[in-house]
Amino acid sequence: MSKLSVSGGSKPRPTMKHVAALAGVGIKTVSRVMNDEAGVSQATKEKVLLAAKQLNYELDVTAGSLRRTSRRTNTVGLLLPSVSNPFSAEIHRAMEDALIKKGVAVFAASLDDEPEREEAMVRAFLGRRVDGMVLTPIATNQAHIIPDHSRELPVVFIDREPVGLQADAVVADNAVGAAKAAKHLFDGGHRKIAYLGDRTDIQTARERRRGFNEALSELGVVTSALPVRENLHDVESARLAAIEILTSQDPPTALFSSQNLVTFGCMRALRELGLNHKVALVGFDDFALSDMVDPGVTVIAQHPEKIGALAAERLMARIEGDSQPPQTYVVETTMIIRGSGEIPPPTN
Amino acid sequence: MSKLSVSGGSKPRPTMKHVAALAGVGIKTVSRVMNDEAGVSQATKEKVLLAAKQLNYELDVTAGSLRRTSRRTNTVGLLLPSVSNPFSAEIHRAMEDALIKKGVAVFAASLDDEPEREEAMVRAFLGRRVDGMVLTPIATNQAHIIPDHSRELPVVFIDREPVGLQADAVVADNAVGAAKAAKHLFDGGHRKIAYLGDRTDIQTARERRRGFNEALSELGVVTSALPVRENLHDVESARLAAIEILTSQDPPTALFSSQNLVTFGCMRALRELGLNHKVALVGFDDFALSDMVDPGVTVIAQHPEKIGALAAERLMARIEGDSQPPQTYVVETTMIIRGSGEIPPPTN
DNA sequence: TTGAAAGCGCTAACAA
DNA sequence: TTGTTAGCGCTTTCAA
Repeated sequence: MSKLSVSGGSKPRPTMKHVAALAGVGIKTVSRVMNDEAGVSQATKEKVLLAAKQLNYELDVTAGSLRRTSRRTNTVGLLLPSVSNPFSAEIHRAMEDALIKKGVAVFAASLDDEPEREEAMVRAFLGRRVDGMVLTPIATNQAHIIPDHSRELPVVFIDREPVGLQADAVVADNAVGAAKAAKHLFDGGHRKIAYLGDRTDIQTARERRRGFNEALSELGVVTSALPVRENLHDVESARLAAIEILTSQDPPTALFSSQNLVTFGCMRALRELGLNHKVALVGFDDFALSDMVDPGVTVIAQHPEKIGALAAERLMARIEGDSQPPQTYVVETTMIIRGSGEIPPPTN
Repeated sequence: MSKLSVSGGSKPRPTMKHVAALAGVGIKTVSRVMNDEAGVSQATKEKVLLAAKQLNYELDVTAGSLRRTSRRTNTVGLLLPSVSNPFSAEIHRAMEDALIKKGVAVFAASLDDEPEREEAMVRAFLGRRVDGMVLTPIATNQAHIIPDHSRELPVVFIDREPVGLQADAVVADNAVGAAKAAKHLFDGGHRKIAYLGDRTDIQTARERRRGFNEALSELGVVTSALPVRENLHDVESARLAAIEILTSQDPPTALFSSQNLVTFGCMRALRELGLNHKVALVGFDDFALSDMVDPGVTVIAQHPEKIGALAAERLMARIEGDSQPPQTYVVETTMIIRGSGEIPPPTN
């Protein structure tokens, strides 16, 4: 069995009472020692520590938080589009690295862009008494997902800014990054650049589109004449959209894709049509092996490790009492040149 | 502030007492309703539900588990090499999907192959009273990481089998998969096949090596004469090892890499040396864009989504009292042919 | 420096 | 069907 001990033979899990009895001290003394409180003599402390070790005692964090004034459980919740999305996974990892030092554990959950799931998971976290939450908002308005009585609960939003709620947020410079991409393609001689974007109800996607449009407008391009396909949310829909655009009359000489999966779809479409060395491509979001495909894909890289670390830092500050006005922190993007974005337009 | 309400204005978080008072019933009745226990009249139930909704009441799972006989917290722990590794992330995702239906939350943590961290995280989970754990073992012996008194705690191991502990495990057919790869290369005409492997203290890595060797021996290849490089744990070390092997006198005509990152290193080495269309490559583990590189990479695919789902199922069965003897469940691997594994040896 | 008693939010046991 | 009391493991308060 996975339960190792044979029936009946197992000792109950030790409590402070057991440790206190073995050490010959009061229970409160054990509590002081286990929580590193001052006011315990060295000798007593050692006795208690020894007893605890002998019994293999483990402090019950949740029971303690019940009576503790601060109610802290040293646990935080993390809500992501999907834990298996590489971008999200990097953020998760960065938060973990930042929080483990403080003895804080991270609960992560996937939302799959389902607003009901968002609310349900927030409730699940609240019911487990997390000290705070980091979340990627999905619902168009976040005011209702945090119950009134939990408004004291520190929350930091990532990737997208919250709506209907004042709170810290850590986001990438989406508009700026998209503008960089647009300008890069323009500077390379492209005038007809297609935009392939994610769902328009996602703020991030809208920002990227705005940055793209504004940059080209400023450069004198009539953006209303450019091919635009939005609401692409996976590889396949992006691939089909790209094929349609590329096989239309008067096709674009370059593509800009606003997101990882959309970039993958564009790459597949270009490859299928034999255009991967003829039509330029710049994607938002870096990805593994982006330099190993043919040609290497020029991207606007976000820095999930920075976003995660900053979110963790802000969340801990809030949990520890920081009460400055909420702020949005912007993490810069970087353009990485690899070849696909430097393909010139045809010269005829 | 992220704490929305202005100083002092916020109501305390409601408890069962508040709900009971508002509904005009006893606290135990509220408990019954919130836990869907039988024995409450429809009318009373509705009153309570209404009051709970008005107060935005959320059951405190952790406080409840304190007194509950089963002590369940509806929370499980998941220990992975790294939450940001795509293989791990898929497992995490699959477990989440399987458990969310049962109202069970998943805590995930990264271990980074540090045995001390493994033990620390197990303790962190125990201290938060998880109902069970799924873990990828790192330490060479797991007997000590689960304290005696917690032997009742259901544990399911994934990816690697435990040592010094009897427990359920869910693993890939590592030896069989590696054997498939070896035979595939042999059938393609290769006789000198290099093996590039992960750390030999990882059981999985040893199994793959064993399968590889046994398959070739059976086919009459003198495996002791083959180039072998082990203890490769990241892209860079694998790349250097591959370069060394490929530039040696009498280099191999094919490579087998035992893991994702090692495969990436091999791909880079082959590309750098201009050998990507000349030397065959089969990798263990599938990865994104494996078909978009040149040539597409033939792999032995594991199925993390199956491993995660099965681990979740076994863990829940144990938590719910299943006490059959512990068992190791093997999830089959699949060979996916994409080109790199089908390059023939030079014909001179 | 130490410990006894009360109580955190909840469920078990039992009584009404 | 409903409510009362005790107590889960811990921290707080306060007295010794």
